[in-house]
Amino acid sequence: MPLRSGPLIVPAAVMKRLPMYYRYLHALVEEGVERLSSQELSGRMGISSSQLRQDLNCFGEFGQQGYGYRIADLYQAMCQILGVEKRYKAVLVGVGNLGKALINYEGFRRRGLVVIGLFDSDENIIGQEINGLTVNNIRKLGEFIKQEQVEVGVITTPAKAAQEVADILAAGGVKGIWNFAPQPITASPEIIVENTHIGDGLLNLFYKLKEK
Amino acid sequence: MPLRSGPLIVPAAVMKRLPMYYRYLHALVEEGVERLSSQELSGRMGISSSQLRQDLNCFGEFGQQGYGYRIADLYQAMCQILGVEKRYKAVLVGVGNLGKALINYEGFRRRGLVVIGLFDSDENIIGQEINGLTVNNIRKLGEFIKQEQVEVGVITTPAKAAQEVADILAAGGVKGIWNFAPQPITASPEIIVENTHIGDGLLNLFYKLKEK
DNA sequence: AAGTAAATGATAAATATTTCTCTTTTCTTT
DNA sequence: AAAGAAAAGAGAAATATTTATCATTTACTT
Repeated sequence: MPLRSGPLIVPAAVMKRLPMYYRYLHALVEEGVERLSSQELSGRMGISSSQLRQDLNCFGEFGQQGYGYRIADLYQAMCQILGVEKRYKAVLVGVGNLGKALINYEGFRRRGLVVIGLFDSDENIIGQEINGLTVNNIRKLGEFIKQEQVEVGVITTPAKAAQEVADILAAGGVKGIWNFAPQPITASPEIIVENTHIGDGLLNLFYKLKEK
Repeated sequence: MPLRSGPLIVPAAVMKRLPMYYRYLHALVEEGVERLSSQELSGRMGISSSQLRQDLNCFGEFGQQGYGYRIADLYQAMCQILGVEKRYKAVLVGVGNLGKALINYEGFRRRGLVVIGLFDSDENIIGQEINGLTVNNIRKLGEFIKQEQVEVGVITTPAKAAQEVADILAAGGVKGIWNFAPQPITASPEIIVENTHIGDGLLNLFYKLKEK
């Protein structure tokens, strides 16, 4: 069950489906499902079996002809593909409700994000303890990142603070930023910025409701 | 500046970009920007000008040759396209941190979602007042939906409760469900289900970090 | 142990999406 | 008022993605 070696050509469309594969495979492993055919597996995900097989073929040969896919093995492979086995040290900035929700989200740690620092600018929030971590004053953020060699910054501040926080994170040397503020963030190109826009899902829902 | 009439053919790829257009246009209106060319506008969004023009052409002619797009008008049109002008009565089930974060999210109401009821099963949370609404016992959910003719249900419960809540929502007659639980939700096909998987963004970030 | 059915992986065909080029319109300047 | 520049819109070409078909391998049954 080898991961294909050499430089992989992974279409953007395939890349976008990888998190879904991860989710479903994780759930199936938890359920204790041992094997599934591409047809059964793809059926649960709402895609075609051709597409699933084609997608997996970008990375290697994970199935057995006449038998199907061993779920545990495929899950393992998917973890490797996504780089989930690595651990990333992270800080979270903006300990409001969304920040707290993310800190408590178990899938967070499972995916390899280890939050080692929480920061906020609100005096009422600084000093609070959440999940064993004390919320620090945002003024200490820059120093903390350098000292602890933090790799990822999560921004859950209000929109207007987001860019300022991003600048501190970038100056501190993080490799990636996961931004939840609606504001688009700019950073030098060697820093990977991933924007998550929670409100977008609602618009998709409305559009489909209107179509009906 | 007419919206094209008759049955529109809107490619899925275009549909997925509409929320982004909405976000950027809203921000530009707030900034007070009056007009932009397709090149300037698309540049900010990180897409090509051809694509922007092609996308808009699915819905009508919104620009002026030799001049560009009037931002306010284009924003208006986008609101119409997305059906954001309509108001939807909604309930939110699961008043944890994520639920609270969404309730306080201003973009929520701006997009047309009017939350009129909050529900939870936790005795410690029931009775709390948030944004002028009192959290009700989840046992009252079914009746409430029917009485108030609720159209949309937002699920922010833990995974294992999600399907049960979805069933109550469906039985009550909602038209759409916005689900944040990692669990995939099943409902009869006439109900639109939109799943938002917050953790997916993190995997995208990791994948890109690994690529570097 | 041999034959049959099941299911992958690969290739090819069909579709969908994006980009490019060109024409036409509109604004702006002289 | 006329000429030139700017920029949308439309159609065509190029690219990417998805689906269908088929050959081959593997497992299971008799």
